[in-house]
Amino acid sequence: MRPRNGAIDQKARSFIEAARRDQIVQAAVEILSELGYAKTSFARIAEHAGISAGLISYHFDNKSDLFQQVVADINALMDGWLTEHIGDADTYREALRRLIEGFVLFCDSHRAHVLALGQLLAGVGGQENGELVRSQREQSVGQIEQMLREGQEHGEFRDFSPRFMAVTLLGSLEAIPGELFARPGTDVAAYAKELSMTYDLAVRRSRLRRITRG
Amino acid sequence: MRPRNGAIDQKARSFIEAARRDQIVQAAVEILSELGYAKTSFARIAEHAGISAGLISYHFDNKSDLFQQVVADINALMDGWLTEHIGDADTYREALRRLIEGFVLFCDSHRAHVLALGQLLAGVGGQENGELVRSQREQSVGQIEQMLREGQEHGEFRDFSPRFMAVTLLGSLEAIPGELFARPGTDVAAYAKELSMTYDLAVRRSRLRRITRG
DNA sequence: CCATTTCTTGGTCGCATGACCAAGATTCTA
DNA sequence: TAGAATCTTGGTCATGCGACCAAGAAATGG
Repeated sequence: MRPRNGAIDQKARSFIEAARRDQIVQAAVEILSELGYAKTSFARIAEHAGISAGLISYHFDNKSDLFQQVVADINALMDGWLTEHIGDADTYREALRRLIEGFVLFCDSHRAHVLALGQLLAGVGGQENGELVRSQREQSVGQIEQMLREGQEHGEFRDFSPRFMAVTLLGSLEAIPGELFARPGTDVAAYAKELSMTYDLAVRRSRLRRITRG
Repeated sequence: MRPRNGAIDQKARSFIEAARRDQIVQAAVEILSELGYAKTSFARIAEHAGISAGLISYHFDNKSDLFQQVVADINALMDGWLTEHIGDADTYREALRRLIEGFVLFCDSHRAHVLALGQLLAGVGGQENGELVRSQREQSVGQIEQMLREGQEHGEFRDFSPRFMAVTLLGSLEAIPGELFARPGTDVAAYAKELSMTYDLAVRRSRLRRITRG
């Protein structure tokens, strides 16, 4: 008998099932980050986890189902990390600073996860299940966009398209895993400071030339 | 007999050979941009080009050889476009502005090419031939880094790590193809203006608080 | 105009993959 | 502990892949 793996997990999973799923997802993360999307297969994931390949098919409907779970797990992990890091910032400038620095630190301490996520986001281009993955990305853009818009409404940020700035910032953030992989010795704290400083300069309302007519 | 496809093309290619190679590369670009890296195969490229699949194997040593040619062609195209666009800028600020706006316009008028390039850069993670592809990226980072460093030496830019800023800017640039794909109706000219303005604010030497001690 | 080189096709080969299945091992429950 | 539900294995299957090859078509040039 097959367990109910569908999108709607109406029933609680057994202890063993939950543990196995976590183990498989974790192995998938490591294989994805080490070998890339193209070379990631059930056989390799199973070998790395020390289990049979068929077991993955038992716990997940198909490859797409597994990858969606991987994305969901990593996103949840990152969301928790960032929420905790942003905390109760007094200003939007401060919240943005903490968001950026928190993300850099997350990349540093979860290198395999962010590399795997990047592989999945890039590797599913055009596929039908890519829709769900892409919607996760849209959600990230939307959250940043919302923060920027509120910051503008509170007069902390200058006038720019929040959507544009969110996409631009997210691009800078997504470049970080690759850079840390290419140059493992990078001074992460300094990188975080530089990045938050850079975007602070880019979005803050200038104190000079408050030129408004009328 | 097989043509000499190796990395060193010591001999000139025949007219037919050059035309075929261009046709195959162009078809590969379109398939990559439409279906993504994972679903791109010789069979699909050949079908899209209206030729036999074996013909690709005749003109290219293997898949890796073909993809390297695709990357080289797109890079050459982009290099030419950007060089022309930057032209003879008087200042580094102006050169950076033209680089950014030129890139946005390039993405707009070569959507398939930039999407294909993104698929190749992301899709070869961990592979051995990925080395050559990644070195192309390192070259892009290096060129931007060099421009930023010179701008600093001329006193036009504030103090930051050129390497860091190059990676950050390149990330923002690489986010553009995906955004144009996700929102085809984007006002490209406005996007270009916003992006160049944003990075101008981020890198220029502040006229306020010229705080230097001594 | 014929001989040689270049170009192209269609087919075959071995390989890796994801999905599936039957049967056995393990765990749970009453 | 006995029966039932769950978990796991190892195997088979069809599919799609890149590479390769033999043979013929087309272009080339002396």
